[in-house]
Amino acid sequence: MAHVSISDAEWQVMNVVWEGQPLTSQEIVAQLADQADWAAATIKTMLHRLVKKKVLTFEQQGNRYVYRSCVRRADCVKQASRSFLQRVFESEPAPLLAHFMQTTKLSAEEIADLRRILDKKEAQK
Amino acid sequence: MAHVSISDAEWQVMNVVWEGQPLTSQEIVAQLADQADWAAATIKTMLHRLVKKKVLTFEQQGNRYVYRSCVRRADCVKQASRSFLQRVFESEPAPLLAHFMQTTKLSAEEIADLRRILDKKEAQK
DNA sequence: TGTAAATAACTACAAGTGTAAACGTTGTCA
DNA sequence: TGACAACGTTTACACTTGTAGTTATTTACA
Repeated sequence: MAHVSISDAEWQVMNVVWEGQPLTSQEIVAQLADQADWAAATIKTMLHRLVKKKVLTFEQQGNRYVYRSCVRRADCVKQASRSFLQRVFESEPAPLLAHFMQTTKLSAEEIADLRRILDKKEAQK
Repeated sequence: MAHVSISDAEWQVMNVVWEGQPLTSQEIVAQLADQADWAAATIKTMLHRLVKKKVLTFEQQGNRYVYRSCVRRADCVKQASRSFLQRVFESEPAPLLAHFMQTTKLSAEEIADLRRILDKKEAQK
């Protein structure tokens, strides 16, 4: 689980896998067809690399592979988030939060939810 | 301003520059001494690459260079943030915000500030 | 004014990335 | 059972990145 590093393009693949696993490579290729303009071979290469990195495993079924992630998305999100916070916001969460609040669209419910999280956070002090 | 891509290590250098510019390379090296364990030559290489990428400019003063950024930090932050949001949170800001709220420490004032931002955001609807 | 010290430029090199073609193997339909 | 299609494997290649040594140039002190 240590220092797995998932590249930009690989994240795109992993997002598909985490959402629909287990998936065959054809299914993955199909899912990605809208999002990215990759040759099937390109996606196969990435699957291969992800297996080598121990981020994915596969089971063979006939001549096709069925892929499954072997790291939890939440763990990868946590790791990537920490590194982003460090790199771009020099480990200061408040400006990061302010930035995203100000530059993105949020529905009324989402705002309410976020407020609730802040409430809870404050209560915990 | 388009698609400048600043790497991980380069961000560390740029953070120093943005904070103290204009700076000579020795000053940059000195600043980074605490943060990273890089040989001076390594930092010079990065400065060089950043100049080539048009992220930095320099002025020659005698035999030393004085560096200045030629892209605004805010622009780079915006770009990196958008790309992170896309990659890791599939362009959904609310989960991103929830994640960082829940996994980081925030002071009472910071929480208050964030609430204020949410208030304003809601009022704008 | 020559030589040492400082500084920037050039060169290096392995690992990772994006991108994909070529190849070999296996399954399937005629 | 033979040929084609489907699928995974291997090979490829240029670019980026992290990391730093080597070289050339400039300055400054003796």
